[in-house]
Amino acid sequence: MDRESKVSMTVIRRLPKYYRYLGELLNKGITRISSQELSKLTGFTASQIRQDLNNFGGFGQQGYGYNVEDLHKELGIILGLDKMYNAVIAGAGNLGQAIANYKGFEDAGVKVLSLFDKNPKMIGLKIRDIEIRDVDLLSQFIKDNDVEIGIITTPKDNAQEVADIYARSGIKGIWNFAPADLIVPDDIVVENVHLNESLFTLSYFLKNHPSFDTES
Amino acid sequence: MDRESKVSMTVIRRLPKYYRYLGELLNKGITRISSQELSKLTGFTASQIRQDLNNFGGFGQQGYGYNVEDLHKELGIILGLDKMYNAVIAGAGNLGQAIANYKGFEDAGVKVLSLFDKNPKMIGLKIRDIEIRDVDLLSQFIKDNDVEIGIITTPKDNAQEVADIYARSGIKGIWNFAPADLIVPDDIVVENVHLNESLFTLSYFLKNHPSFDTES
DNA sequence: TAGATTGTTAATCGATTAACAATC
DNA sequence: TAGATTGTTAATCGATTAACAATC
Repeated sequence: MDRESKVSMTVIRRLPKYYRYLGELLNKGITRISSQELSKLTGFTASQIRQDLNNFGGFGQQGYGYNVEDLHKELGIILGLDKMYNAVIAGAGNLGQAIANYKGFEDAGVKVLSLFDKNPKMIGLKIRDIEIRDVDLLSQFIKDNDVEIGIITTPKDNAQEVADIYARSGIKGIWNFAPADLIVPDDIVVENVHLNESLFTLSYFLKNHPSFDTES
Repeated sequence: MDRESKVSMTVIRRLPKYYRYLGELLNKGITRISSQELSKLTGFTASQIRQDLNNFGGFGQQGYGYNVEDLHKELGIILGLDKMYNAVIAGAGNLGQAIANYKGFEDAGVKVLSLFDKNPKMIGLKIRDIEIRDVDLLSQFIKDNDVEIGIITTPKDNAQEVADIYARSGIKGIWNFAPADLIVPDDIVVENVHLNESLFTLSYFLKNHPSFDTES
């Protein structure tokens, strides 16, 4: 049997934005919304929104629109926010510590169990209540604690090395903040946050100052 | 006269990757490269690479390929990395501090002059040699110091407020890390780093584990 | 010169927008 | 019922890939 009809990457990257705005509407106590109203909020066209959502099912109702609470919940399930994931962070420098403190993990059902570093001065320290351990213990820790997400906040030159450890230890997904393109087996998902590329893009638009926004 | 023939966003977002690999080749002492070899490195097709580069000029030579050093330099100029920009950071929490320490600023010619926060406990502290000042001084500081880039690492609820201050004070570009879509005048460039959207996307692919990579 | 590889045009593919019948 | 708005098909647009003449 075929893998569920593949949804394109461009569609998937719009889902979190729908989810965010639906959450805000929910907080405001708004119960229903049309694709046209959602279009005004998100900046995507109403047609696009209806197309996007219909990749996953008919969540709306003719003449009515979408129920905010239901759609929010459905999108949460689609995005996998109903599942719990254990995570570790390799690289306990500034960025690693900031990520360890990142509040967004709660919304995503991700729990950071430990940081890892190779600097002896850092080992044993705690970020909030998350301990920094020796990177030599990383592989065993992953196996012992059902860790599925590996975060990389090391310098660029150590990123591939860490990715290899992650791959060998059974990690399923990597959230990579190092400015490198990791080589990993096909069954491991890599999500990159390339700050350098983002900053360079900003620089480009500053130099070539346009009259339009870069959007996300 | 018309603004220089508009290059699409998708092309522009590939430029930093070209730039990065060319920098690496340069470090290795490699002097020439063909679109085909660059294709192997970047994962983009050779055809796409030639198309992309030709938006900005004919940098190559038939039968030879591209001169690594020249192309690297040209892309640096296109990306505006030859210019210097002053920047400030609003929000001196973990993320703000991590960003203040971010090494990538050097490559982009960006200098962070100060952090700003409204927490009295933080004001006066220094991150490396960068002082944290009261956010009440933000607007005047921008005007006094030719600040062109405003970085936002505040909580979501303060982001728009900071963006408004930036807009009023003459900021040209905003690097936004808050999970919000900012409303700013047309002549201000906004580059978003939405960590929540990135994490949700990773979550999606973990749940719907595919056999392909998310790439950047 | 012969071989290689660009720059560029044409063909294909995919994503967005428009339109409207179905239906709540 | 009449009005609104979806779900979905068709039309358009833009981006990617293929092809090849130009030329180093």
